[in-house]
Amino acid sequence: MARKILCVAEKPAIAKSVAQHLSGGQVTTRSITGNPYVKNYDFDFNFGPPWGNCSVTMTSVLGHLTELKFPAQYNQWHSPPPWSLFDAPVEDVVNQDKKAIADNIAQQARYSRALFVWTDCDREGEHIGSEVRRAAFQGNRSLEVKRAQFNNTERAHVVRAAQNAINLDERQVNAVAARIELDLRIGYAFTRFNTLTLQVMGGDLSERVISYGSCQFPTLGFVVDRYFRVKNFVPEKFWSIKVMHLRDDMEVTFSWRRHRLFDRVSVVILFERCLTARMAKVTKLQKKPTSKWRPLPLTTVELQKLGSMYLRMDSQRVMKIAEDLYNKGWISYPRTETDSFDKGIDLRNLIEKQVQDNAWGPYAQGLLAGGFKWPRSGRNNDQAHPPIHPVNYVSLAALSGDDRRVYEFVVRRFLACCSEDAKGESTIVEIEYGDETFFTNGLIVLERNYLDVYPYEKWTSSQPLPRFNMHETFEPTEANITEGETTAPGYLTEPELISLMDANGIGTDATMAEHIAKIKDREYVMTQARAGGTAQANSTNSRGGRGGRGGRGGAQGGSNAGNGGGGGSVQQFIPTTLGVALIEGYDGIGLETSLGKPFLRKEMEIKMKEICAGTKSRHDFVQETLEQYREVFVRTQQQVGVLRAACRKYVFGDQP
DNA sequence: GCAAGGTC
Repeated sequence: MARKILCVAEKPAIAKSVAQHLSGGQVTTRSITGNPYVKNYDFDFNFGPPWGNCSVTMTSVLGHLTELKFPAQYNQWHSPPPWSLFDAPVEDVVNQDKKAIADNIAQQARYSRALFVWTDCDREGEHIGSEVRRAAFQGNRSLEVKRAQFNNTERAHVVRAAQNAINLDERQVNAVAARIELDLRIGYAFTRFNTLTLQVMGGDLSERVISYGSCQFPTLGFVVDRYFRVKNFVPEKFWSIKVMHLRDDMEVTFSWRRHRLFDRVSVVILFERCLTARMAKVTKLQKKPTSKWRPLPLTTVELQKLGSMYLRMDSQRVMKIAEDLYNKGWISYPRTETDSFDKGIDLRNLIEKQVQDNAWGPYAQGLLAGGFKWPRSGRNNDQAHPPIHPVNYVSLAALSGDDRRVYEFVVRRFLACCSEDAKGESTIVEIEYGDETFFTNGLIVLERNYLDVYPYEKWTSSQPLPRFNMHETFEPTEANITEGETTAPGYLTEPELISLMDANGIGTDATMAEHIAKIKDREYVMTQARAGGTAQANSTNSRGGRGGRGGRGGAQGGSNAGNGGGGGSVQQFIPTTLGVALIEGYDGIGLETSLGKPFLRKEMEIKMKEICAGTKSRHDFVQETLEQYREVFVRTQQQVGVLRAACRKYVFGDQP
């Protein structure tokens, strides 16, 4: 059969749904020997010119097929020495547990005239495609290789992808190949170096592996950074002016435009001018419609952050449950960076499936009856997967415990995305009193809309405001000086840590939770329940640059305030003495490119993009990056005393 | 005994 085409997807679920769409249901399923998850699907499909009507075998891999390794003579940790790993030979081998999958591809390739790669359309997917190609060539050197471009498994989209195949993007393949090589060389070299150098100090360090990884170290760095901000925090006093007025039995508090000052004398002078003026004057009176925006379609990073804030689950737990729900067919693929829905997707059909639910069914019905609004589009798109959404209805009664809460969250979030924003009316009253300006805000919520199905967010009307008139003057009932003190930020929470990793390009949607687990496992950090237990991002009163000193500067990204949330308390990350020693030690070596900071990894990410854009070669990238890390390695060897001193200080508690 | 990236 000369007109056979072999199709290979990145995972069994994609192979199955693509086969179903292309075959129109006329498909034969075969198991393969040696792997319980991978199946072969046989059917006929017309690919259009130049392929025409072909018989097809569709199968899959399970992620990467191959692994980069050092040859056996590098298996010992002492010799050849760790630095030799920077330019030791490396070899690409099929993982032992993937052997059966590679053999299946080679065998199916033997009778095919073309290979169509159906891996995910992201960088890693492109590389996996090249691994599949290699396996297929083992069975048939003369295969023509094409690549299907798709980012969801809607029928029409999949058919179009099959009929418009392109070529593998060798640039993306090269970018990933470079990353793999660098992570291996640098990770192994520094891990062996750390471990061998520090374990001779004995005690608590004698038995452990002290790993380094381009993601795990910056992750640790964020935790240590915050730890020092908390530890070195110096509270500062501040003063403010508060004006109150009683009218129509309603008490209004006006806040000072200057918010607060750190100099008491200045505040007293300004306050006295207010009192001297006696009368306040209304200078601005504004009523305007306002709205609270419905949430964006759900990405993995958001799921992990909100899972921690609303559901009080750590990121690994949320991901494990989401994968489970995905494998059972209830929700879409849970690893995605995309926060906008493709125009082709039938959202109404997905909403329709939720109508039968007791709790949110009536709301879903309301959307179908006219409340539906196409979701907002965020700025992220991995071109490979749609946002996380429910694909089928399952009754909560059929799910247990945490599965139930995650499924419910995914559904409610999805329905909220497809809703109208909440609408309200805001009022601003501004007064001039002395030389100072004060203001107060009022809010009336008019339409709750998405909030009705999304109880995780709160938005409520404020106390009603009495009536004021523009330009009127009045004598405030009361005015006084208030005093306060800046408070230290809290230790880093998991949603904050994930935000920082995301902002600095540390890890991917599929691996962030693993890096966090890794630094716990290595005992670089521990988690502890935060006292008080609200999910609100820490209520830092500290002003940038005035409060916390001793932060290591630079890399802190935004923090996200959360609302509401169930019981339990939020976990916070505290570095162990070893974790602090490692970051302090590497920072102490004094390179701009300290391993504890995210910059090197961030730079790697930028250069990978340059390879994809064609402005940089794989070879140059690998050599440049190795050179940077080699410099860090040499300096660390020269100043190994700094690293050891940090361990003596923190791990063994010695006085310097 | 080591990395990070896929996926089950």
